[in-house]
Amino acid sequence: MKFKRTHTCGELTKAHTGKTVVLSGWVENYRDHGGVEFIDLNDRWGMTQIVFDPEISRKAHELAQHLRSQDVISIKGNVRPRPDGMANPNMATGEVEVYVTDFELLNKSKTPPFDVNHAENVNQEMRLKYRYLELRNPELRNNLIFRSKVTNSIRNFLVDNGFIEVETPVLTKATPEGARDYLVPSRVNSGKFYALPQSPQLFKQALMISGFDKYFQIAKCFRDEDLRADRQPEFTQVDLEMSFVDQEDVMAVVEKLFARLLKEFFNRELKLPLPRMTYDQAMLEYGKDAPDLRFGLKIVELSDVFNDSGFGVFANAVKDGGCVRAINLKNAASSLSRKDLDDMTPFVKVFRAKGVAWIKMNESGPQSPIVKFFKEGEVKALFEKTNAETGDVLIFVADKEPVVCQSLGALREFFGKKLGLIDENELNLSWVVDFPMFEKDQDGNPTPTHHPFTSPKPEDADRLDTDVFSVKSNAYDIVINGTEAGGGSIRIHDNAMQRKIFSILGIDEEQAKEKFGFLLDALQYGAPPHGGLALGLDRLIMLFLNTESIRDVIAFPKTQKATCLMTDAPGVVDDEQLEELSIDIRDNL
RNA sequence: GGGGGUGUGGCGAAGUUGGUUAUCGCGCCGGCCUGUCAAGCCGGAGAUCGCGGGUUCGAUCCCCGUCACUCCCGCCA
Repeated sequence: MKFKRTHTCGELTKAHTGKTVVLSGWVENYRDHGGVEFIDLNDRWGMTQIVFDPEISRKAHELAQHLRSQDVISIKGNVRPRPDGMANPNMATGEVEVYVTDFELLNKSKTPPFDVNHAENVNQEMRLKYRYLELRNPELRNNLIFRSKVTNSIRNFLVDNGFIEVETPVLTKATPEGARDYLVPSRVNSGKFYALPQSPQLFKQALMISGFDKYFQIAKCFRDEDLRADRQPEFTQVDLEMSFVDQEDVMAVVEKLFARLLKEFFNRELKLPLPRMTYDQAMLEYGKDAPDLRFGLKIVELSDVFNDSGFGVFANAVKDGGCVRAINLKNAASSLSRKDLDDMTPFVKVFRAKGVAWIKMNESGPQSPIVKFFKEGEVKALFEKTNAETGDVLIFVADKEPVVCQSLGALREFFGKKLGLIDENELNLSWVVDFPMFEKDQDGNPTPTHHPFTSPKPEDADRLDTDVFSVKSNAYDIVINGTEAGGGSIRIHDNAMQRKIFSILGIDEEQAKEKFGFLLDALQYGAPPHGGLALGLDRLIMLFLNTESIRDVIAFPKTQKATCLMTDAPGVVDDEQLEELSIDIRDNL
């Protein structure tokens, strides 16, 4: 290197006028006017326009003709204010430019496979294969810088509040509950496998029993499940746990953390305490356990109106143990066409709903394919309960309760967007509390809503023997803009209760001992009352930055099939390696 | 495991109700150009239309299969 960098590409202003500087970076774009050539020089700090003028340096100007996108160069030159009217208000450094006296080509680049600065429409295959190039894109780069700042702020907050950061193992043991594990074969224990952690849950409970009192970790977690736009196979949790606390204490700390983040990064005051809603209310009024409270369109329960309806579809749904619920799309009659309404049916088909009924409240009276079946009293009660007025559109789903919740929940969010009811700049935080301890799995057996270490509400505990599905837990989720940003619970710290929960889950003594033996043991050696919470850091950054994909906040994300196109992972391994691990591959194609 | 979308020069797109030179923009190469900022003008190169099979006189287009990317359902304690 001929020159040592003196400044970055993001910092020069008029105040630097007259200074001789050295900048290093990548050629982002060149504009060659024959007599004079402009180049946008890019580094992680920003972009600066540099000027090659033959009157300044004939040689540099001549050599610069060959510079192309993504060449790495180092330039020496003088900072000058741009001529009148030539400033670029869109650039942080737009008031100045650097007249190059000398430069060095540090590394010529091949023609890049795509335009680094405008890659947002390029196929993911390209972007992920050449991720190191795409990361030169300022927007993507700034996402990662923002993520770094948020992570740092979280860490500082927790340390300032007496939390201790402890690392827990990545090579750990497979658990029968929960997501599929990523397995790692053990060479020295042939035939045995480690699992990568789905979360540090049991380790942090162990740390509480050890007396660490307040623990946190920015932890990588791994779940071998199918991916979504907001789900990667490896992701990061801000994991924390506290001893001698109840639900209020944990929630208070997390609220304070968010107040700080919103102040620091958005200059917004978060009003505390955050609003709370029970799980039951969330499901009833919003159709999901993570309600988007940025807009209304609440779901209205109408089963009692229609339990003896003249409209057979509604009456039968209620008779079969399901329900009829509706949303009043206020003042939407004029903006929703017949096609919009008909399109709702395929929209809810994915949730196995049979269809969506609707009533358009026109000036001339209700327009609907179904209203003619209703008895007189039903219409009146319906309009009253939904507060239906001229100009509104009522939409109905009648089915089993989970189907109704999912369908109306999704329709609610769809129309919230379509009708422009959502302020995209809002960050709406709230808690959902009082989750049920158990949900029914496919066979109707209890499965934990949160996880099997969550404690029941003390006042409900006696129903564990008689009516498990009515028992509520000390679990809480923090919800931002309709997305679960994190969740936690007060854990079981009593051996007998933990064994009881295992038994309800169909885990017998022997299995419990094999899978969770150390926990059951540890609970007998002075386990303090404890609880905590984990935040999904990737999702949190997504919400803060309002990005559409989790890939936009991760440096090297995986594809939907969990492959890394840059490294080509996962890959085949040598027979020798497999031999060492005592592994034979079946159906090796 | 299931459903939807996409795949055409390096990148982004158009197109062909099946017809023989596959179009446009960017980029690339060459030339011109002293104030651009995704510069402009002129010229040029570059494509077995994802892959395999079928139907047909003829397939980029129709059919079947397959692969990749993507969105969703299931799944994600």
